[in-house]
Amino acid sequence: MSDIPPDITHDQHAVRRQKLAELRASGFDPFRANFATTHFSGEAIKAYVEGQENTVPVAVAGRLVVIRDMGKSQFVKILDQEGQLQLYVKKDVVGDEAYAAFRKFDLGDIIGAKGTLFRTKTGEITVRVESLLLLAKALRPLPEKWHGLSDPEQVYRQRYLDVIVNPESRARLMLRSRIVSQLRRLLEERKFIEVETPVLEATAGGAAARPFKTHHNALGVDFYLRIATELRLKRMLVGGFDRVFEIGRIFRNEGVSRRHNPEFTMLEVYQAYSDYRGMMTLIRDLLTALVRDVIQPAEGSLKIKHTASGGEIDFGGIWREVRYKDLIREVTGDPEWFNRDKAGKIAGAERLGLAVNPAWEEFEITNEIFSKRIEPTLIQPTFVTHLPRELCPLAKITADDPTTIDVFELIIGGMEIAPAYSEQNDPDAQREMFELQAGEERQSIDQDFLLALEHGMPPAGGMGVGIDRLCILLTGAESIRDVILFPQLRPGA
RNA sequence: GGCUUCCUAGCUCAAUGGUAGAGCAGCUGACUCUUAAUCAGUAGGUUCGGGGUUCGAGUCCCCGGGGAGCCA
Repeated sequence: MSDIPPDITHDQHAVRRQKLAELRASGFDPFRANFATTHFSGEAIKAYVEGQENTVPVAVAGRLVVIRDMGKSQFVKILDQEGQLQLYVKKDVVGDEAYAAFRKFDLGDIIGAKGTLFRTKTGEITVRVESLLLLAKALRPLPEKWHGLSDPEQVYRQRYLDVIVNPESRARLMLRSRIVSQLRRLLEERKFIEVETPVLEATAGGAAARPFKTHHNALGVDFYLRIATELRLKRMLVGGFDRVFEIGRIFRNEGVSRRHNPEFTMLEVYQAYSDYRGMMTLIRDLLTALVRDVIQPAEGSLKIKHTASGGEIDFGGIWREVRYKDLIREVTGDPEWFNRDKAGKIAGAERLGLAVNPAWEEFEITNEIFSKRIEPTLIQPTFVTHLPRELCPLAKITADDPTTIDVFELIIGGMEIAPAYSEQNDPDAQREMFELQAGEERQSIDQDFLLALEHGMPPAGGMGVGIDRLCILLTGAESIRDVILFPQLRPGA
C-alpha cells in the first residue's frame, strides 16, 4: 500500500512529504480551510453525561499527540487549547476506507473528528469517532513524547514545540495570560482607564536606563524606544484622566539575564488624589486577588511556593513595612551609617564583602548594599519605604526628612515587584531634580512634560509593576525566559 | 564585555584518545478498551563550523557560531 522508498524511511521529513504527495495524488486536500467544531477538549469532557454512552454528539479538532494502534482500532489523543482529549477510532465504525486513510496519519497532524462521548473501561471520557478528517499535515515530527523538548535554545526559538510537548510550559504561559487579564479586570473594577501611549519617543524619560535608538525616515529624526510610560501617563493626569493605567512593552538597552529581557512588560498605574500609601492598599488588593483567583492555593490560604528557597510566600499575612534607612543601619550594624563620609561607606560596604566602584556616589554605595545584601533576603511581601531622594527624581520629598522621598519598593521573593511614589507635581521642584540628575544619568530633560506640569497635575499616587517578574513569582519560574513567549536571543543558528 | 560550562540520529541521552550506541519517534508486520500500550523485525550520523596535536580526535589544543550559569 505504502510507496515510501526504503532509502528515505529514516528521514521523517521526507517520509511525510511523500505521504503529502500521496494524499494529493489521491484527491485529498491535506490543508483544509476550516472545520466546524462544537467543543474544545475540556468542554467535551464536561459534556459527557454519566451513564449516557454514545448519546452526546461532538465535533472536535486538534493536533494528534498520542497514537496507540491496535490493528483494527486505535486510541489517539488530540491536543487543543484546553488540553488533551482521547479519541477511539474503530475500523467497523468509521469504515474500511476511512480507517485505512487514518492509519497513515502521523503524530503532529492536525485533525478534526465527529462522534459521540463514552467512558472507557479505565474511566477516561473519550470520543467514539464516526468520521474524521485530516485538516493540516505536519511535515516535521514532534519532539520526544516522554521527555519533551529540553534544549533551552530550542525551547525558546521554537516555543510552539515547547508548548505542544511540555505541559508545564503550556500551563505557565497560559497562567501569564490570566494574570494580565485579571489585572486588567481588577483595575477596571476600580475605575481605572486603560490607555496606550507612544513607544517612539523623542526623549526617553521616566527611568534611568539606556534606551534603544531608532530612526523615522519620513520625519528624518531619531527616536528612542520608551524606557517607561510614566511621563506620558502623568500628562493624562494633567488632562483629567484621574485613574489611568497602561500595560505596555518597555525597552531597555541593557544586559540579558535570568531577570532581564531587553523588552519586557510593565504595568504603570496612576491615581489622582492618592499617594504612595494609597498604592500600598492597591497593590496588596491586586496581588491577593491574583493569588486567590489565578493561582488558587488551598482553601482559605494565600500561600504560594517560593522556588528559589523551597519555602513559601504568604500573601495573607501582615505585609512588613520598613524604612530603607533602618534596613541599611540594621544590616551594616552602624547606627551612624548616613553620617559616614564616602570613605567610611566604602569601608562598610567592603566589610560586607562587596566590591565598590570608586566612581560611585555615596547613595550608590549604600544602594549596592541594599541590592546585594538586603533585597535577596526579603522573601515575604515587604514594603521598603522612604528611599533616598537620589534614587527617584519623580517623587515627593518626605516632609520630616528632606533626604528621602515618599515612596515604597515592594519586595517579594527577593525581587523588586513594584515601586510606587507620591508623585511630584510641583513643576519647579521637578525641574530642579531633573537638572540635578541630568549630569550623572544623561537623561535628557523632557521639557514638554514640565510644561504639562505647569498646567497643574493633581496630587497622585503612581506605581509600576513588572509583569514578567510578577509572573516569575506567581508561576514559580526560574527565569524570565520561562514567562516570555519568545525571549530575546541572538539571531541565527 | 569577562570567567565557567554545554552543543553527538527528528527528540532525550550514552560512548578511558582506539569499530559512534540506546530509548522514543520513523519504516515493515501482528494485535478491535489503550494509558510512556505491547510484541517481532528494520533503517537511520558533516558528533555546531574551521584549523591543529596525534599512528589514531566526539573526546586534547586554537579560532569562530549558538545556548546556559556566574560576574560587570
